[in-house]
Amino acid sequence: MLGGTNLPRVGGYNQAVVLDAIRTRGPISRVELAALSGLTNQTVSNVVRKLLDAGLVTETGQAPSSGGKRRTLLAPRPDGAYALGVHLDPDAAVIVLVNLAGEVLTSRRLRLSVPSEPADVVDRVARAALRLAERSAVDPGRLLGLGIAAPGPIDGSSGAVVSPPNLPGWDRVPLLKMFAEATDMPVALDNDATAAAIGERWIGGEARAGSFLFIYLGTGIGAGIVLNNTVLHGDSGNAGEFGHLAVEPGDRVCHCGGTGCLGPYCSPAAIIDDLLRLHGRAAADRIGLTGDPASLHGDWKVLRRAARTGDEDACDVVRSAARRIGQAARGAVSLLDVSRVVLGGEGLRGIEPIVREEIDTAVNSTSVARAIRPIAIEQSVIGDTVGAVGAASLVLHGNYTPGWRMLTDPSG
Amino acid sequence: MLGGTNLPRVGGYNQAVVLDAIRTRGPISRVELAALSGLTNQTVSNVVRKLLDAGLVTETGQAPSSGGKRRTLLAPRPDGAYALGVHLDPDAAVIVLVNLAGEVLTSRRLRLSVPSEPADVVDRVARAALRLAERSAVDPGRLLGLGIAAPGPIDGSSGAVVSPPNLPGWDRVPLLKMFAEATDMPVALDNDATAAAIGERWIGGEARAGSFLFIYLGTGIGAGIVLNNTVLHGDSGNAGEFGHLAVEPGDRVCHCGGTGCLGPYCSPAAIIDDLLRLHGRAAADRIGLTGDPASLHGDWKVLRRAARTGDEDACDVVRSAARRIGQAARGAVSLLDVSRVVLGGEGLRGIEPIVREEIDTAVNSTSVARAIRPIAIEQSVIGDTVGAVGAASLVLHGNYTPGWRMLTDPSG
DNA sequence: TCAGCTAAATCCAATTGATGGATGAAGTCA
DNA sequence: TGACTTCATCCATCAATTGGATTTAGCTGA
Repeated sequence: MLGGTNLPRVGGYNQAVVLDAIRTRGPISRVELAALSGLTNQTVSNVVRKLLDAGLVTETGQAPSSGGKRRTLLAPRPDGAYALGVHLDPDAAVIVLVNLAGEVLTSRRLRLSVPSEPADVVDRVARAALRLAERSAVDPGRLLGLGIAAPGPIDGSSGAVVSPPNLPGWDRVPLLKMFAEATDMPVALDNDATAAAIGERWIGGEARAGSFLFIYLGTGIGAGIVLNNTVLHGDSGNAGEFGHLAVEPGDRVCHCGGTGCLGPYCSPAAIIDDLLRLHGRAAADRIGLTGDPASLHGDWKVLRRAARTGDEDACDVVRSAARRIGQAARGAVSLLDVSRVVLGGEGLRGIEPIVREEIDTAVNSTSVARAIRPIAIEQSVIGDTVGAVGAASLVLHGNYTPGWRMLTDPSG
Repeated sequence: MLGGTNLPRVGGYNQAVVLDAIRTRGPISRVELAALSGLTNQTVSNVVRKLLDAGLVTETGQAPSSGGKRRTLLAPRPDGAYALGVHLDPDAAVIVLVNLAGEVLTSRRLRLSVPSEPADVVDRVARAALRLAERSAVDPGRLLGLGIAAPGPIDGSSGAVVSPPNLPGWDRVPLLKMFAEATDMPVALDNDATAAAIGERWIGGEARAGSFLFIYLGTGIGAGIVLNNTVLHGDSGNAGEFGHLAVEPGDRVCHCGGTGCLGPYCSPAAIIDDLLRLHGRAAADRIGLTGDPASLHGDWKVLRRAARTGDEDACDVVRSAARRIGQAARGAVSLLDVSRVVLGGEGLRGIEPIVREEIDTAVNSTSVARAIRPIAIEQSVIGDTVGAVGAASLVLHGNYTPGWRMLTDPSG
């Protein structure tokens, strides 16, 4: 049920609106903020004073006069707030410390052994994160919390990961609670693709305002959906399951049991398999693939590099996977009517041009929306660390975004 | 850019929240409203008084005591507000007059000749609508406006229909403006599927609270998306394009140019064609199909009736179309993470069981969400007139729903 | 150089709507 | 009949926005 509102909440909301506008529209004056938000000059003045007092924005110089008193420009203060972000992946955890401007201050990569024990992983990661914050000497009072981006399905209500296909043995692990206890900080948890989308929205400024579909290529494929500046979480907290969109069916059975799913055609393992099947052992040897499932991560890296340097066979298998991704993207775009698709994730490194091109072709040559305006296909503005930065953004976003309540441990 | 808020708006918002709660939760007491909305008893009391004064709700009896004073129950007052709704279709326009409770007071069906002249159609429909309102003797001051549900793409910013595939010659017709001038009332315009979804949300009460996907079978196929009690319009006002989701590809080229689209496999014309192709002229004769494209509407009706009465060939072609719809629905459901799919539209009459069954199979046997909870597949609570009632709901919804601005003619 | 003008930002009184605590109203139960 | 509950409202207070007046700061032209 939709909740009612009261005055303090209105105040907080308007503060969030103004801060968001200052963050995304760069240095901006009070009058412009008033015009943008529809609030009175007076109100903007009041709100800005509070933000100044809170240390979240600063006055940075003045704009040239337009006939009268010059406007004083306001900009976000990077050291106004900080957040820690963790991206959990089967073989490594990436931890970052991010400031209000979205800049990564320090980062650390923790190799994880597969399979790994949840309690052990949480313990190691939490300690590493706390150490990172300590050494960076940020004001502890301005460290807002820890965000976690986890692969696979999440139970939104309990804050647990639900048997992610890539983390064997992690069934119903209450990550939210575990990290809250280990760090004694507010903790936010989300699906990696959704976290990445929030990160783009938070860091991307005007280029990521409004609505977009974020396609995330990590160990699997997923999507984050931002509609009208708000992330879609879905009834069970799992919106954006991209791997189960229907595409041209083949013989492969998805782990969900279906045969028409996108998922089994564009995972690293599947693409490597394609190469071996279609182009033979010789091609694999030339490229340098071991073909050993245990060294999947390395093989995938090698294959991507081969594709980037133009190896025909590598390009071929990547392209046919990308074509299917394009089909799915076309459907998603026309269903959601977004005019922007953003690509990201470390699994994309090296093959962006191919994937971008295929999605562009699929989306812009046939979609109905094309008649109205072309759909932009762009790369993440954050880059390789979207997952971790996105996780940190969960916290910042949760604290400073209008109309958004953080998915956090009630006890914390 | 996200707008700021002010006190009058808060007041309006809370009034809308409370009215919405009274509408959806049937007869309900003030205390329950307070608990539901998170507002104070005091505030609810104030808000309710305003709603009573405005004539939008009434006190209807009292609940049995639970140990103290009995709660007085509040219910929406059907005669509190009215709206006209028009569903434009290639061969007919359905006009309804709806009250605040969502009851259809009067309705009228206007046969349209194909092809038809936009100006002429608007003129006839507008006059019929006005006459309907006049004869029903509703208080003109409580008639809030006219809603239009039009097939095919809409240009949200200009309020025009953009070359709907089923209305030849209707390219960029500014329906919003034309109807506003013809009726001198506030006018709202939306895609038929989206309008139908809003209608379900408005009429359906608790059964349609939260999020759902509405699959609309009219002359074509479309979907309306409701997420967290809010309709998704999309960047260009065309969210829910369901016909361009990818499914098992065949040889048919969609009017968008693609080959993997759902659309060309589940239109009435396509299904009739299937029957002729797969089961021959003999089957068509047995069922009673003319096969003449000019009598498409009639043929489609006949075919549906045959399917309902169990004709094997008819069931076969309907089922294979339904199977594809199921594939698309599965993708949409996992992407949006909704836990309810609603079916409606007059093109569904007679074949609901088959379509329902196929979607159920596709969605609930393979979706990931299934692991968490089954997805409900239900029929429209409104029935055949969803289109028109939905159109009327556009107006009611626009006036009385929290956080929603009506897509209306700025001049009106 | 100074008065006149313009635009930005702030001060002040008024208004609106929610809140918490106290009070009245209506019933139940022993 | 009296004690207790629950519902609903009254009253003073508080928080936030608004509109108009005022101050601050820079531009312009005689």
